[in-house]
Amino acid sequence: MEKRKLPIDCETAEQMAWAFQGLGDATRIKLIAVLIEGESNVTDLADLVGVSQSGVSHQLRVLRNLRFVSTRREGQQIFYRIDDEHITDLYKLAYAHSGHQLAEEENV
Amino acid sequence: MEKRKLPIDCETAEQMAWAFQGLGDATRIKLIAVLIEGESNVTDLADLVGVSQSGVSHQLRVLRNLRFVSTRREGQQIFYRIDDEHITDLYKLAYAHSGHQLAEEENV
DNA sequence: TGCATATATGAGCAAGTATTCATATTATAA
DNA sequence: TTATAATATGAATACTTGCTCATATATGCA
Repeated sequence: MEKRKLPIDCETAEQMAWAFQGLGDATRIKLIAVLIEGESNVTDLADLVGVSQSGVSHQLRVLRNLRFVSTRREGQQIFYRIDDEHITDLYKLAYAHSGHQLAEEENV
Repeated sequence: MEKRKLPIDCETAEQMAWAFQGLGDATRIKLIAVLIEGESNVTDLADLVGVSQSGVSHQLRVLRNLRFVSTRREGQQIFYRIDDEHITDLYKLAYAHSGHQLAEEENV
């Protein structure tokens, strides 16, 4: 009986868990969905995803801290944009898997 | 000025968030990492990921409820295996991307 | 039957999360 | 300066989560 070994180290597992957790909220998924189509300011994001300005700002901070998004100031407005194409990849893969075909199909 | 529309519906956003949340814990990531290499019983999983039998069992229930894994009984043991190749895809994509800028959380 | 092994479950809890409200900060304009 | 708009932050709250301990359920064997 050979002994199996954990095929991932703890640190990597935690990093991956953080990334997935960052995507693990419907409001943040919506924010990312909007931002994948192009940058947007906070007020527009709040309108689009349907939560308060404060709520969106808090969630954007989460995405910022995870470096999923970055910002640019233009006058009084702050424009957010995706800053990690890995996140776009994960989003698109999950979106494709949720019954929305974007990618090539597979045979099951 | 054209009005942007939320490019995802709420239900899909919630579904995706659930899936990501299911992957949003280091213990569950480790369980999936093991199971991707092949089925395993609960005791072995507990040993490998380093939490108590009870803790693993609780987490396996989470994965079961999400239909990420399924089970097979063999005598007194229950063998778990991945039952959703989409999860394998997401795991592998994130794993391939890890080691990058998955930044610390909570900085300012 | 009785006992050991394997797994699941429930309670309890410490810690974390998402939201809103109120307020602070920053920039622009009058 | 004062007022207004856009964004960020802190506190409070209700809710969730992951873990351990103790126990329950299920299987196998003497």
